[in-house]
Amino acid sequence: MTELEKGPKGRRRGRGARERILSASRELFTQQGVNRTGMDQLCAVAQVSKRTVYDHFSSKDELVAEYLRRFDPSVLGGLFDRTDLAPRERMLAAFNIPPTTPLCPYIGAAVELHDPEHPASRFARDHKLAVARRFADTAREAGAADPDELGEQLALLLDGATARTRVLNADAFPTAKAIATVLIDNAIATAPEDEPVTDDTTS
Amino acid sequence: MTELEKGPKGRRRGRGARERILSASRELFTQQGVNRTGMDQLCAVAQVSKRTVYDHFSSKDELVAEYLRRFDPSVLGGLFDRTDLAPRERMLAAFNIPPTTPLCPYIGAAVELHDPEHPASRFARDHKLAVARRFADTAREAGAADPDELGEQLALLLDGATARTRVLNADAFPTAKAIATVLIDNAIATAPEDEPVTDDTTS
DNA sequence: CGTTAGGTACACCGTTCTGTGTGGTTACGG
DNA sequence: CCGTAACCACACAGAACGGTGTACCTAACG
Repeated sequence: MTELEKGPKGRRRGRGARERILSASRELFTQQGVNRTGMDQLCAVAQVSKRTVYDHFSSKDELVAEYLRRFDPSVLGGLFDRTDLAPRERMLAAFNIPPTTPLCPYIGAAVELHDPEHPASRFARDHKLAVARRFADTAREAGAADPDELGEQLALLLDGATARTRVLNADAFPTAKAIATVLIDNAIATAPEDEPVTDDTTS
Repeated sequence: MTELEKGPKGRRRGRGARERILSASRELFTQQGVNRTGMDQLCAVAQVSKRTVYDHFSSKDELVAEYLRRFDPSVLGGLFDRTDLAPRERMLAAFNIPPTTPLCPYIGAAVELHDPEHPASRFARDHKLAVARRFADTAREAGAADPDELGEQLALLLDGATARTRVLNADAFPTAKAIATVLIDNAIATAPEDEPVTDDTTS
C-alpha cells in the first residue's frame, strides 16, 4: 500500500521502520495466520531488526492489535461511501469479493487468539458490528423494512461466505450474493412507504 | 460421552486409554483450539502417560485428524434422519443450536492448521460438503426448486452463524434461521409441481 | 501360574518461539 | 559539527513445544 514497503537498495533501510513492520504484518498475518508467523520471519520480510520491532511494539500481541486496527478503513470502508451506486447495488457490491482475500483477518484472529478479552478480539468485534451497521444504514437508505435486521443478515452472509470459502477452498461469495439479493428485494418490496422505489415494482 | 471418561479413583487408570485420549481431545481442542492445547496438558486431562498417547497415535496431527473424524456422526448426523419432522422443519431444526457449541471444530481446525492438504482439513471439507448434501436431499424431499442450490445456501448460513457467533460472542443462529425460513419457503412456494404442499400457499 | 499386551513414570532431545541485552552505526535537527 | 533519536547486528535467555527412550508395573487371559 505505502511507498515505503521495500527498502531502496539493500544498504540502510532507513527511518520508515514502523510502517515496514506493519506492512509486513499485513502481508504475513493475512496469508499465514498470526500463530504461524514468527517474529524472526516478520523481521526478515520487513527488513527490520528484531530490536526495532520491540522498540515500537511492546509485544507481539500489541502488534497484532495494531495490525487489525489498521485494517478497518481499507477493506469495506470505501464501498459504502460510493455515491455512484444505488443503495441496493452498494449492498450487493459488498459480495463481489474475488478469491484474492484469503480470510477475513478478524475471523482468523479471533479463532487463533481464542481469547475474547484480547484487544485484537475486541477490534474484531467492533469491526463486525461496524459492518453490520453500515449495511443497516444503507438498508435504511434503500427504504427497507427493519433495516437493522437486514444489516445483521447481510453481515452474517458475508461471514458465512468468508468462512466457507476458506474451509472448502472454493468461492462461496456468489451463493451469498444470491441470498442477499433475495433478502434485499424482499425487504424493499414489502416497505414501499417512504421512498419511491425507482425500478421494477411490478408483479 | 463414554462412561470411561474419568478414571475411577486416582490409582490405576486402566485399559481405556485410547478413549480417554479422544475424550480429552474433544474437550480441549474444541474449547481451546488445537494449537493452544499442548500434548502435556492433554495427557494430564486424559490421565494418560505421554508415552501411551504416542503408542496410539503416531503424531499430534494424526490425533487431530482422528478427533475430527469422530465428530461426524454426533453433530448433525441424527437430525436429518428424524422422521417425526416434515422436511421443512427438519431443515429449520438445524439452526436450533444453543450457545453451547463454541465453534464448529472443522472451521477452527481449518483456520488453525492452515494447510489444505492436512488430513484434518480434508475431513473438514468432506464434512461441510456432506452437510450441504444432506440439506440438498432434504430440500429435494420438500419439493424445492433447485434443491442443490438451497442446500448450499443453508450450509452457508450455518457456517456464517457459527463464525459470527464466535467473533461477536453473541448468538447469531436466530438470524440465520430467519433467513433460512425465507429461502426455504421461497423455494418451496415457487415449485409446487411434484409434491402437494400441505400448508398456506395463499397470498 | 506365567506370559504379554497395555499402561506408567520421568528424564530428556532438538526445535521453535517470544522477548532482551549490548554495543555499535547512521541520519537528521539545531 | 555535535547531540540525539532511530536503527542495526547478533547472541542469548527462558519457556513451550512435539516427540522419544528406558525401565518398570499390572491387569487380564490362557
